[in-house]
Amino acid sequence: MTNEELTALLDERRPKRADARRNFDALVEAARDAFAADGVDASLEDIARRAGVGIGTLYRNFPTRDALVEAVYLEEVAGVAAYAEGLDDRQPFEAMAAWLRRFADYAATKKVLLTGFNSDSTLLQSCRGVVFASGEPLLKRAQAAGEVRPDVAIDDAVRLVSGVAGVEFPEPGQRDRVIDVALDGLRAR
Amino acid sequence: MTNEELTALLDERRPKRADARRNFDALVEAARDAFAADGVDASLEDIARRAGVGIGTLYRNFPTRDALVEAVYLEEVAGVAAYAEGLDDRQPFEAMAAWLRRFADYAATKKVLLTGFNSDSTLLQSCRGVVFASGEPLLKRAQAAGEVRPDVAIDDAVRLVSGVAGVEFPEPGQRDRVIDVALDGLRAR
DNA sequence: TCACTATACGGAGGTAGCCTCCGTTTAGCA
DNA sequence: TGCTAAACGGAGGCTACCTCCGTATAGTGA
Repeated sequence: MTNEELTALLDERRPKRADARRNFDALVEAARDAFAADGVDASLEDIARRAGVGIGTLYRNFPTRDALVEAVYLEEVAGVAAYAEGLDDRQPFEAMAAWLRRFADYAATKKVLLTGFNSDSTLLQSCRGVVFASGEPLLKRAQAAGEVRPDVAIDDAVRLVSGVAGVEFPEPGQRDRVIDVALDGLRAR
Repeated sequence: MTNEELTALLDERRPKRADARRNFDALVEAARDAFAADGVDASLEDIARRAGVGIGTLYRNFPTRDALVEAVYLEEVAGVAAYAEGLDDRQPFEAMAAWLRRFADYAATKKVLLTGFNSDSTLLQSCRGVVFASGEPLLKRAQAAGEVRPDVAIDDAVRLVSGVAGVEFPEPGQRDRVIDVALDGLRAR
């Protein structure tokens, strides 16, 4: 599934009627802010309040918390996938490492990206597919060049990095250092 | 601070009166089970019910959720620290890796160990100190043997592994593989 | 322009968890 | 055995989750 197909999937869910559509969009925006500020456990009633709609409207559009997470997640995924383009001029290992670092930066703030990795939701599985599909060519290229060990899959690499991204560090420099150590583990010997 | 001093610290907190002491112990035990089963967000009212005491008693002994987490955490830390002993007969890198793997296994089930890494609580900071102090000799030995890169600290190594431990994997074999990749990143070139 | 109806709105209300407060109970001591 | 400091525990106020349904309105067709 491509990036475009994914955003089309979100579009499908947007209601037809103008007022409903306005509320839908306001909810997604409020949710994005709230998730970024308070994590995925942010209060849904608060999100509804910030969006200026009743709690009933939130639940009609997004029957579960996950449904709302999905909608926000979609936008973030698009950013990560897009970044994979235009890294071809770098050295194979560096291109892959740059993409993974970018993913980690993203994930460290937008924790939504991390929670999405273990959901049963078919939409989130598709998102994961898009993320993997965008990073896989970079991994394969680095493996073909003999710079990355041949026994890791893109799934391994992403989870490795996302794990470190999920840890809180006293100072940001340490996170970068530890991520570099992790990336070094991917190198071929 | 040593392991013994740490458990002494918990002992200090146990009430003097026999009935109070029984309740205290029952609460810690119930909390350990609940945290293992439901994560650190387990319901406190449920823990009180399982321990057979009123919610008021729980809050008198443990004014905050963190206070209860601390008490459970203490026991787990003792296990991890103890495991560092008796690894001296292995090769330097393998000894360190074994300890870190053990830590990861532990952390993957007892998620309490992970949440404790970023707490302001002085008790938890001491716990962290004990964990680090128990693993540090293993790291230093491996570095002295030239098997581990000299620019990582024990804090880096533990956080690296704990990050991966915190990720959920579809099948456990993948976690082990990814942890091995991470450990490989620690190797000297 | 108006009237009709499918669609959407939003909050009341039931459940559950958090935490505090305080009237009641009891362990340990003299 | 009687006294009291210490401990008990649940009622109650708060907030969040989620459902249900009476009310409002966007869009359409005459």
